[in-house]
Amino acid sequence: MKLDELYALLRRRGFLWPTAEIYGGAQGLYDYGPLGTALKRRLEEAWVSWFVGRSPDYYRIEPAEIVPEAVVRASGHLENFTDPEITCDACHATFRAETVLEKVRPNGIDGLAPAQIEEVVRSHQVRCPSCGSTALSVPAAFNLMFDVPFGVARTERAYLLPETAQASYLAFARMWEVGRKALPLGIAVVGRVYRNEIAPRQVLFRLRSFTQAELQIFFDPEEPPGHLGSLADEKVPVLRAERRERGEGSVELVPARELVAGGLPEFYVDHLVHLLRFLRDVLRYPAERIRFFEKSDKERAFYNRLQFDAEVYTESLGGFKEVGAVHYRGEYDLRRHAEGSGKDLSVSRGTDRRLVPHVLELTFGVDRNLWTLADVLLGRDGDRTVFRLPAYLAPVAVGVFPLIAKEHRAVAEALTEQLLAAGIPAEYDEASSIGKRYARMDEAGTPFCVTVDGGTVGEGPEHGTVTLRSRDTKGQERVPAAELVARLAPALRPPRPSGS
RNA sequence: GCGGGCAUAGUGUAGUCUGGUCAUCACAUAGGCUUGCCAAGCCUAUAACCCGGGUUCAAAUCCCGGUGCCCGCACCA
Repeated sequence: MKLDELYALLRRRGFLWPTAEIYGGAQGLYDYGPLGTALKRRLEEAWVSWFVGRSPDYYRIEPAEIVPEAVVRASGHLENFTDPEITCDACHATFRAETVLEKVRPNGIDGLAPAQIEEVVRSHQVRCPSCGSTALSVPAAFNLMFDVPFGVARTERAYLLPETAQASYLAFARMWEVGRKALPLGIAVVGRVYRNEIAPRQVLFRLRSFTQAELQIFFDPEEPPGHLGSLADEKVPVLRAERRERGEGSVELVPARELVAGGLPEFYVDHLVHLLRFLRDVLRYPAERIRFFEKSDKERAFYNRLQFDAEVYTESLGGFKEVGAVHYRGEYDLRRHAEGSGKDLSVSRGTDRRLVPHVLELTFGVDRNLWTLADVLLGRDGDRTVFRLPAYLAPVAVGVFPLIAKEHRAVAEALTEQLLAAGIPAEYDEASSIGKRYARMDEAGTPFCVTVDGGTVGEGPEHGTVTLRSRDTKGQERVPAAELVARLAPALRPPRPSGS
């Protein structure tokens, strides 16, 4: 579907709508309605189950959404707010761009975009003032944080959290104790973050307040987490940076073992495959719509040693869009916060080693994936509109209908109560024709519909049975009502990782 | 942030150029009759000119400002 059509459908059905809609809306802010809220919760649960559930040493925390200025100063978010920086990829030193470029641009660099500053650096063969290397890069200028006057007198400066990852870095020291000093240590956050985006657009794809699900895995590079094992033959759809630079833009399906043989660390490939399986097998994006886009040295943030963005092809947004990523961030973040806080964030390993743990970051945009799921799984099938969500993601698991309202209402309502009591999200509907009720449920993504009819309430052989209708096949079968819970429950649990 | 386009019931729309009936039609939603397993039919009802100012006897229509959405550029730390 086109963007406008998909958005109208999601609005009409109460998945989401603009914040402060009656006042004309607010750029980059959307509210989730009943169906959207439920879908988002299930998406988050599925992510937690798949990623945090992978190891007993992975923990989920819930941080505050406001951080003191010192935090964003140490993380590098604040400095970039005002002055573009130049960083040296060789010695990791950081300088103000204006200072480094003083000689070649005596008039300053005001108004230049980071990419243009980088062009100046390259064309003048500028060298690192510290080590003399020409491997300089210019991180994009950051000006997107919401600042918050803090304290009763409003004299302290604080910021709305711009990325959940920072909260995990802040929690590392405490979690090192809580997790009883084990590496790898995983710290996951599913939470709201805030960025004052210059041009919010495309509904859920660039928001000013959105939800990230991120898992930071702190590990000892000598004992990295993850072994391919049985997943070594899994074919990964990759778009390698090197091939792109040669002008070959097509996706290759490369077995995981070959990516390792080609030089990528095994633990990194392991997590790429794990993410691939989540997108393909848990969220059910068609395999051909998924690709991993490798960012080159120049494209990725300087602190990332490796970066593959997970992208999914969307029709409404006209191409592959980033929905998640795997970043190997090295020790950059803990080192910065150790410097900023004055706390030693290195840990001891064995009897005579200390190290600052490295970080593997798995990121997942919850809102973006909600949109992408709708884009990919919500569509027309003949004259009906069907949202083919996996059952465990569906906002409503079962629609319960009386075939004839006044005759079957009581039994159908009682059945709805039984399902709800068993923890199955059920919704009763007696309005309009049976076909229209099925259609409404198809649109909402409800995988199952149960209809109470004359057979159910009669004394014949069908007594106590109902029809169970499948959203995807439209097929029906008669099932004893008493068996519904046992029948449906397994399909409603999100998959957990296995076999890796 | 710059440039372009757009804004009419819940949804999609007609009307705007050329100001002048009660703002068109379909679907939707609610109630009733009928039917009784895939958006059926009939009757009734609900419901809109994005916001603010201006011009005019009269503004959905013309002008100004704002807000929002889409597209391109830039940005995406």
